[in-house]
Order: sequence, then C-alpha cells, then structure tokens
Amino acid sequence: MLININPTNGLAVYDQIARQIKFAVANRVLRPGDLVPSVRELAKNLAINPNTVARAYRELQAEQIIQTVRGTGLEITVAAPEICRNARQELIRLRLREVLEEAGRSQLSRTQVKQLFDKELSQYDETGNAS
Amino acid sequence: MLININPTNGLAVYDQIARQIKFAVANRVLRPGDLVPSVRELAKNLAINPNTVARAYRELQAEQIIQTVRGTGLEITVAAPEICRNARQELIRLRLREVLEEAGRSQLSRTQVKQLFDKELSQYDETGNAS
Amino acid sequence: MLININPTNGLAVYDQIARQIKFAVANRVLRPGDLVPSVRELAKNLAINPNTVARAYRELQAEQIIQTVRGTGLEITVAAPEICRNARQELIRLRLREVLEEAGRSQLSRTQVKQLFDKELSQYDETGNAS
Amino acid sequence: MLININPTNGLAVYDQIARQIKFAVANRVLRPGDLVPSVRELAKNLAINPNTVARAYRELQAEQIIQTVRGTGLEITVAAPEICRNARQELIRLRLREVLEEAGRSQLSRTQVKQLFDKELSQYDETGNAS
DNA sequence: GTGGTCTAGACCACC
DNA sequence: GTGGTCTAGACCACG
Repeated sequence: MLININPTNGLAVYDQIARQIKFAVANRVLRPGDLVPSVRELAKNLAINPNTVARAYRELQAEQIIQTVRGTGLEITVAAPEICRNARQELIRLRLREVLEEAGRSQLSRTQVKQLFDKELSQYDETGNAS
Repeated sequence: MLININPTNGLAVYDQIARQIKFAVANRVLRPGDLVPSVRELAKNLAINPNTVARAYRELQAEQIIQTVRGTGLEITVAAPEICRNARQELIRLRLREVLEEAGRSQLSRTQVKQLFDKELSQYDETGNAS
Repeated sequence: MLININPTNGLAVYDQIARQIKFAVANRVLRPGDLVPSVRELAKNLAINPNTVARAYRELQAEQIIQTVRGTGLEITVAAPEICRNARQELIRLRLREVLEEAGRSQLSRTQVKQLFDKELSQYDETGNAS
Repeated sequence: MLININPTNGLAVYDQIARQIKFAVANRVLRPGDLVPSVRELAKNLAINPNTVARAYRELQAEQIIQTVRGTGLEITVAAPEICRNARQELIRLRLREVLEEAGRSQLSRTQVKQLFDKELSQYDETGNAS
C-alpha cells in the first residue's frame, strides 16, 4: 500500500490520501477486512501531521469505506468496493459532463469537441500515465 | 456586456469576472478597442468591492487581453481575440486529458471511456447549459 | 511638425508631446522664433484634451524652451537648441549609467555587459528605429 | 534574507519586494526549496500591510518563481534560478536597446554613443553602486 | 501557524 | 472622470 503526497499541487493533502485509498479499494489492492495503516504510522511515513491523516480517515468513515475495529484499527468495509467502483465511474462521468459544459460555453461545436476527444483518446494507454 | 457573479460556487469572484470577459472576447462580444466597464462602474453594478474588479482587470492585463488607455479606461487589445480563442481550446484539451488520465488511474478501458463520452456528448446541446 | 501620441504605452500624453518638441528642437526641425501649434489646434489634430496640450507647453515654458509672444502664440526661444542638445546627451548618459547600475546589481561582469552592448550596437542604424 | 524598501523612489512597494526576491534567487541567496518569509512576518518586518506582501508573492507565483506548499508557506521553485537568471540578462539587453533607440532618435552617431558607454563603463565597479 | 480572498476606504497621477 | 497603489481588518481552508 503505497501513498504519494504532493504538497504543491493545490490539492489538500488529506484529500490526496483519501482518494488514493479509494483507488486502492476500487482496484482490489485493498480488500474488505484489510486494515489501513494506523494514523501515527502513516503520518510518520509521509512526514506529515497526524491530524491530516486523521482527517482523511474521518472522511472515509463518513463514506462508509472504512470502519473502526475496537482495539485493532480501521478496516475496509464489505461495502467499500462497490461504493468505490461506482464512485469512480460517476466521477469520470461528472468530469466529462463538466468539460462538455465548458466546451459549450466556449461555443465549440460538437464536431470540434469530438475531434479533440478522439485525438486525446488515441494517446490513452489505460495506465493512468500521460503518454 | 453582461456579467453574472455567483458568490457561492467556489470560484473566486475576480476569476469569474476575468473568465467572462475572456469568453466575451473569444465570442466577439467584446472586440479590440472596446472599453471594458470602468472599475467603479462594474463594482457598483455587481455590488462588489472595486478592488475585486481591479484584481480581475490586473490579471487580464498580465495576459495582454486588455491595456490601459491613460485617463480613459481599459480597452481590449488587438491580440486579445487570438489569445482568448487559443486559450479556450487549449483549456478544453487539457481538461479532456486530465479526465482521461483519471480514467486510466481508475483502470477503465478505452471502450468504457468512449461509451461514457458518447453518452454525454449526445446530451450536448452546444449552449453551455446542461440539458 | 509631426507629433504622434500613443496613449497606451504608459507614458503620460503631455510628456510625449513635450519630448517630441524637444527632439524637434534638438534636430533643428524647430528653430528659434518658430511658433509651436496653438493649444487648440494641436489638441484638435491629436484628438486629445486641450488641457493636456497646455500642460505640455507649461512644462516647456518652465524649461525656457518656448516663450509666449503676446497676441501671437508660443515661439521657440533662442536658448532652446542648446538646452535641448545638452539635455539629450545628458539623458543618454544617465540612461547608460542606470543600465550599468542595474547590471551591477545583477552581478554581471564588465565583460558580459560589454558583450551585450557591442551586440546591440552592431544592430544600431543611427535612425532611431530598431533594426 | 534582507529586503529593503524605499517608499519614495516611485517604484511600487510590491514591485520592490518581487524584484529583490528575484535578485536573491538569481544570485543564489535563495535556492529551490527555500521558504520565503511568511506574508505576515515580512509585512511586520517591513512595517507594511500584509496585502502588499501578498501581492508581491502573487506576482512571483504567476512567474513560477515561488509555489505554495499547503499549510507551510511559499517555496522557491526548481525552475526559479533559470527563470531569474535569464530574465535579468534579457532585462539588461532590453534596456541597452532602448537607450540605443533613444540615442538614434537624438541622432547621436555610433561613435558618440560608444564614447559615452566606455566612459560610464570605466566607472563601473560591478557592485551595483554608482561610483 | 500558513496563504487566499474580499471589503472598505484612502491617496496619487492623469485626462 | 479614469486606473494604480496601499492600508486596515475580516473570514476561509489547511496543517
């Protein structure tokens, strides 16, 4: 379970942690019953404030992705995979819709948008890295 | 020249002003030589502080979209239309790329992404309003 | 006697007028006894406010470059050519000194500055137009 | 990291701050990763308003010379040294060209300009102080 | 503690 | 009237 933090990209650190855990769940790197790292341990590894880790976990708890196990720590819930997989597709859909609205405000035609999309998609290598 | 401000959408007010002026330039609502509303007038119309308008205009000046005409006001530069039209297409392209990278990190296949896109595009009415 | 005004270059309009008259005197385009255009005429030709022309002339009077001739207008003084020619050389010397001080603050060596100067001088065509 | 402000030299205070930081970067007094003084601290030291410092920093951010580190402060970017060093040489070159154009408009010969330059250069002590 | 944003009001030079 | 700058003080999210 590797988490990478970039404190200079404008995204809140707690949000970066939460997102990466959700991705790990969606991609079955983390499975129901697995324990996430303890607040103190993760904070130490990332050299950040424990409060920041705690906040990330608080948000994940609110979304029912992790739950406390008394005396043990925080574990991935049974519902987590479905929540995360649905969420990721909805996220992409929402982003696409936003871009299309932006394009509409810019008065780009449907054809122009499609051309831009196809050009970018042809460079899409399904790895998450820009090619 | 209509500008609408939504103080609760998370976007900074000065940014909303700057964006709408860029759109107006890209869409030929504002043309080179046209004067933008004076700082005080626009501030009064939008019921916001003149400093906020001034900041928006300062950013537009830094991007060479408007320039001061001594004692007269701020006018659209001759280079503005090209700058704004190039910028808007680059913005859309960048956003599409980001979404595709996000999709890659979520391990969606190229086919899945294309289906999502086509579904959203079919609802795209080229007006900038979600349908 | 041609005067060109650029209201968008940051220089005050009255200053542009005064400078161009001084150049005209230094270069013998205007000679002692010549009349400068009347405030109203020049303001009309340049499509600017007569106050702005009046201010330019006021400054030139303070520098003894023009003087009022009752009932006639404003004429170039006998002392004007010497004043303007001395001023132009001093101006250049002052500017060079400023650039050198700026270079010193940037810790450029004397050799580096000389190279930059020689390169620019080689493009210098003595016409006042960038080549 | 010493910054000196002269509120009476015509230069905007925010600009003086930005310039001095750029010089410090170009001269390796500030290096990538170093934090600039916090907005509030610098404002207190210089006895000026925090907004003025913030504006200076905002301009430096726009030029990619500093970047925010969430909750920590503003640090010098890795690209900053190159940006600042290129900028300072280009600035000197631009200034020299302006002076030469001015000289051309004054109909000074190439030889006269060179004499003026050599005379000033002989007094140039590479410290940034007029001798 | 940090930066980011906004408001309110002042003074300046210029037209 | 115009923009440009600065001060004073507030509120926010983040760590």
